[in-house]
Amino acid sequence: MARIISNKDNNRKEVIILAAARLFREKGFNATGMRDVAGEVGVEAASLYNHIRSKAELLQHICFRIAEEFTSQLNEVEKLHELDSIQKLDSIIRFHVRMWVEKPDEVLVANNESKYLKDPFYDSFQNERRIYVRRLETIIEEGMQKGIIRKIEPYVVVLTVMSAVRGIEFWHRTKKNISAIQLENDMVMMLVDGLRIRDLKA
Amino acid sequence: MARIISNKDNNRKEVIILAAARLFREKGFNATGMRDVAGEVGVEAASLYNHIRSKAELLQHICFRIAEEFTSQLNEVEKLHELDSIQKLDSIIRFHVRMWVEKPDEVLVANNESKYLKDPFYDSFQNERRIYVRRLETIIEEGMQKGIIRKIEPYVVVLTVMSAVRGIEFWHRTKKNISAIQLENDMVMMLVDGLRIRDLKA
DNA sequence: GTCTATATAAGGATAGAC
DNA sequence: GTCTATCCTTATATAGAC
Repeated sequence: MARIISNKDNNRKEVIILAAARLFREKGFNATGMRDVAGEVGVEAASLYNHIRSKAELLQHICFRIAEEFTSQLNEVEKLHELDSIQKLDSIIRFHVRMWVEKPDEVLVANNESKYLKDPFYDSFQNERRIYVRRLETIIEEGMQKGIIRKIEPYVVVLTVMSAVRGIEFWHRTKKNISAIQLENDMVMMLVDGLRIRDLKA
Repeated sequence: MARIISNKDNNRKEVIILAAARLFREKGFNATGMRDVAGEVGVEAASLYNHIRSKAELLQHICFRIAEEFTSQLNEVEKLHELDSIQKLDSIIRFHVRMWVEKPDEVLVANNESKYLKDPFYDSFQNERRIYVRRLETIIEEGMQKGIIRKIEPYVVVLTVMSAVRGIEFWHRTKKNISAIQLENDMVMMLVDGLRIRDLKA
């Protein structure tokens, strides 16, 4: 008989995870104390342990949930056989940009703090990342074979794309007069157009 | 009368700073203990304090030395009036790539761990970065005015370029069969060619 | 300049009352 | 489920002998 988990339980845990994400992003995993997290939630540190097992578990939740979102989206894009490689890459870059724009805390923690994941989790996370990179490389390779992407090392393309969007971290901080849409379009333009094989005319 | 500082003194301090950079990169600033640094150098933790004042001072040295290298190089590039904006940007990207390739420990610490700089130093470092970004933006703006760079938000270009090269962190870890030269050329190709105004023929 | 020993502080996690 | 009190470990930094 499956236990019915109350909404209250889940909400409480969710609130804690998001508070942790915010603080881990701001101060880093190691510099964030459970007392900090508790303060953000509005309870004492000891009370957190009724909802989560440890500080390490908070980091695990943040990292693997984000990883799952990226993987799911890639699954969807790969199914769209009507798109060519450039269009797929376009779509993937836009998804990355949106994730960085909409969930900066969690995405940044998954990028910068995942190295503090404990024993089996760190390897597992790194492995998921490696597989994700491989799948993106495959899309680039297909584009090269079909003659719509210029000769370039696929691994370098993937690294460049995945890192370039990390710049959005700074866009968030400087409340510049640049909209999320413009940010997305300019980044895609820059990253995708450098890959196209040049038309011989027009 | 100026005190003559022996080579031995300087070497010792330099060894400590580089050991710290390696560990700060690998484990992060907060997760690295002075015992770790001492172990790397081959002494006891207490002995470090004959050469440096504090752990915080180690981080300051690493961050500001790297900042200085980037600023100096930009000074040089700005003096080269025979280069157009694209050529200047090309040269700057290549410098960034080389810094990431040749001094990954220090550059990565300056990027990822500088947030742990203490009171006046954090603001000072952030300010140097802001000025650096502004100067790069100016180069992009000039290129747009002269009609060799397409219409795009200069700030987005600078963010993208400065973040894209951070991918080299992963290139270092995966001992891939990609040379530093190819990495550099492919990154420049991708990042610069997305900015050019398209030729009407060939 | 390097060592051993230690002061002092902070952080993760638990015990047990309510 | 939340609180107060506290255990235990770890970490930066200092004191003082050699």
